[in-house]
Amino acid sequence: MKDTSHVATRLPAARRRRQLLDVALRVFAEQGFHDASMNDIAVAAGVTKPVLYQHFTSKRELFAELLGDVGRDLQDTITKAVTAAESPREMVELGFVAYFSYVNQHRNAFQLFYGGSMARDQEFAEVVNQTESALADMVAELIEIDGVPPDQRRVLGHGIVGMIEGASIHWLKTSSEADPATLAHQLADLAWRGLRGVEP
Amino acid sequence: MKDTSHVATRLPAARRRRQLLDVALRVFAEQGFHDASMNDIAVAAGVTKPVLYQHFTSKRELFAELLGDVGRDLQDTITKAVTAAESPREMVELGFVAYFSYVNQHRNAFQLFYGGSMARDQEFAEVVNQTESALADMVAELIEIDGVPPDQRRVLGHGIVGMIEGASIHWLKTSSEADPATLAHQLADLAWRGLRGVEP
DNA sequence: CTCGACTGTTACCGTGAGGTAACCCATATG
DNA sequence: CATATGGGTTACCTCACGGTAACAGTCGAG
Repeated sequence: MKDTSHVATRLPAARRRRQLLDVALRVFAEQGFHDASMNDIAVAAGVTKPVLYQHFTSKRELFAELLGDVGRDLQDTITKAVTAAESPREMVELGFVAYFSYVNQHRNAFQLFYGGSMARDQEFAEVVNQTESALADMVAELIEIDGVPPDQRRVLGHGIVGMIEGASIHWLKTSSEADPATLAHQLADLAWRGLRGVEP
Repeated sequence: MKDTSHVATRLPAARRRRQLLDVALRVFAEQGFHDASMNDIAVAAGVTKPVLYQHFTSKRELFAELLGDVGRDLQDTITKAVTAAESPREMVELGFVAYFSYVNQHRNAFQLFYGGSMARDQEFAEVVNQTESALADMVAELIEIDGVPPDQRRVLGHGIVGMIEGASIHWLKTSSEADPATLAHQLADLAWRGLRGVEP
């Protein structure tokens, strides 16, 4: 009688570690960093607390690892999608589609990243910030109008990133029927038209 | 020797309550809901914990009151600014300017609202949500293209709201030299151009 | 069969937070 | 001067959480 997914049959360290990461991601995404206790995570994994501490030295370290993984994963996904494009307009389109697909397929990851309560936490904030800034910079470079100073470009870039985030959050909250591809296309169009008209 | 601002001279209940609200807003904004303790707030007000509990029945209630106040204040500010406009284009412009002015002048309030860790908290989330949705709906009505279903309008509206938030957050984080009015104007322009081109 | 290594559990500690009971003292009023 | 009102404090309770020490069961290698 083996249940490899939930029941506490003994697991080799590597598998256990991966399972704990998966479960922790889910629990953190559902309850947030503060409200999720290490016990919650352990129990959700069908295990007791010390097992968790055999694999991760502290709650913060566990959370930081998840946050870092998600950040890298998201950034990679977008970057890869964008570099496959052959025109600025296509970069926007593919980037947006990639973002929405990611959100759609990795909801827990997304919720951990943005629903998280790490705005006031220096260590966590930096991870999120780094990823967001990377995305914002990609957008900033798409502004083809001369004479726009870097600072402004960056603010606008963060604005566009915020736009995607805001739309994504709302779209997840209301299980809207609109499919991600259509939504991505529409928002990409909105962003593109907007960015082309920027004035110094 | 009277110091009406900080030192614990005795205050009548009404004034004390206002002072506590002000101090609590600042402390919550700086440290976040979870990391700020009731003791922190009391000490910051030059007072002890029980005084806080004479005016507010719980930490959550105190935070909820602040959150509600800020939400109403922000929403009122934007609404008033927008209703003074005489064209859709002007509504966008004035709305954006009002938003950035508000953020600029009430940074603590803004940080409480968006930096806060209330994404996973049902009670708090609803307050924020209500305000955000109201703003998003205002934007949604500006889309003058026929044939765009309400659901999509709302998602786009939330996208625009997210854009302002994202730009605001970044702008606060880096004490950018760009003044709020210019920024507002540019983002309003971006949004307007984008929204005019939306396709069903 | 034995032994060692590895996975897991029970039971506990310390600490800090939300929240409260009981008491104190300044002041205005008769 | 006595006293009631009400703003303020000290000292405490409870409880949940992060984290750990010590112990236990399983399983493969020699």
